Amino acid sequence: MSNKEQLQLAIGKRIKMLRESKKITQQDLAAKCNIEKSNFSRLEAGGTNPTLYTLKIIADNLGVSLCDIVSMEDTK
Amino acid sequence: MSNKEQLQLAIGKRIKMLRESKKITQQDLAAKCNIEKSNFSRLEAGGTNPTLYTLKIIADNLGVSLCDIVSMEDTK
DNA sequence: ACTTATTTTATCATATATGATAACCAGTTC
DNA sequence: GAACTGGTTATCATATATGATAAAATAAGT
Repeated sequence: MSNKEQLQLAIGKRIKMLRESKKITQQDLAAKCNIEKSNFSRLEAGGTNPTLYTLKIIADNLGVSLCDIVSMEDTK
Repeated sequence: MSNKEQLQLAIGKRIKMLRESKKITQQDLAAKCNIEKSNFSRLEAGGTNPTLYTLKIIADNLGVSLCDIVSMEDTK
């Protein structure tokens, strides 16, 4: 598994964790972020290498900072 | 100017600042990151919405964390 | 079991990030 | 002026992130 794939999995896991800690469903958050729900699923599953803007939107809707989002150590 | 454009400018500025603080040239860092130098110029100028993986590579080569990279308040 | 809610997966289209290349600009040095 | 360094811009090609849609699978509720 490549570094990129590992990063994708880690960020997906992180977002999932943060979302669940806020007790929001995937589709709720996807809707709020104006992100296609199937893509949200793919993202959380580690299937995408999201852009900074996408991460920013998600962070804002989760009420956390970008730094929080990319701090993935706790999810390893 | 849209939020996305503002974010792009901010991240470009942040990367430039970090790079300069390490006294590395744009093309040196671009080469280390295996990023096309013209794209690096575009990125620092706020012309791109970089992917997480791109940011990770840059952060690693700058010897900083992803969190450091996306912490853009100091550059505003 | 059935219904509803949530998530996943696949496929294709569109948008765009990045790669590749070339040309240009400005400053410095010889 | 020529060569070098550092950076910028434009153009086009390729790779891929995201959007849209549908179907399938799973989980939760009645």
